[in-house]
Amino acid sequence: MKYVTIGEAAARWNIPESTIRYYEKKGLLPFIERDEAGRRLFSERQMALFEIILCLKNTQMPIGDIKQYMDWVAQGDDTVDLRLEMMKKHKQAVQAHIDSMTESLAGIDVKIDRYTNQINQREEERK
Amino acid sequence: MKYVTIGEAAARWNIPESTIRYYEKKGLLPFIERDEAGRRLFSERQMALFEIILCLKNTQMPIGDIKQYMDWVAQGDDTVDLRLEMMKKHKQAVQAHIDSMTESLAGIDVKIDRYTNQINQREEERK
DNA sequence: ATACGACTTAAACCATGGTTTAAGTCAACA
DNA sequence: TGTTGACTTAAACCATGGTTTAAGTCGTAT
Repeated sequence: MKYVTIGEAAARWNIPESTIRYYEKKGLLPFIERDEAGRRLFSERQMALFEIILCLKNTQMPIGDIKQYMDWVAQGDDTVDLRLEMMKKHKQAVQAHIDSMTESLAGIDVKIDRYTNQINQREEERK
Repeated sequence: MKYVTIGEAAARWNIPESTIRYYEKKGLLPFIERDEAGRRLFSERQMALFEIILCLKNTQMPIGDIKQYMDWVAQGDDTVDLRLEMMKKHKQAVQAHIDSMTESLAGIDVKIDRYTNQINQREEERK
């Protein structure tokens, strides 16, 4: 199996190594192996798990919740229903958040329109 | 003109009074008037400004940037172009953020599908 | 008159999510 | 053999965005 160092993993996801170490310390990466010298080795499985962590992070799931999820992953198939429920709930929360931002964008668009008109009118008057 | 106390404003936006005071301290609310006793009085104009602050907050604009925007508002019409540019940039950033979250949601959907199938299959086998 | 509720302030406190630092280990190359 | 470069750790540090506390001032209803 192909293993990847922390430096390569960091480059692959374009994040600092320190962030990966921090996530591991927080319990987000329960399966990382080490070589004889104590260096982290990331397997393909590990990289795939990291990808879902990044999806959860990117959708603002708190570290503590992601840890809960990873604990369930580590526990095995008995926790599939818990994980399913968590992902469904999270999806809904994310969708609600996106909707709320989209609404706020409408308020911002009002300003953009007003400012644009104001500037155009000033142009007119300069003529 | 109708004025509103901090308590009424807080209730109207459903946020703690302390948050409003914090925003004022940070320079986000440059126009708040006070009564003889030093209590804040929010005019309709103030409430409208607050609404746009909430839009910017809700779309994750940092406090410092919102302050910059409000400083420009306070400076008057000379800063309309700066404000327009800022709002346009911000809109783009927000749209990019929404797109990125939407992509992450796809990764989460993959998990939802997998878990759902796993559970259905378990159901089948129980029969 | 007084007591209550709504307000005021400055300063201390807090959680979250990292980043930085200092000191050390190891493998490989010159 | 020694010196890079990539890694290791624990602990300190930081920014952001508030929240809480303590002590005090009003206006008003009893």
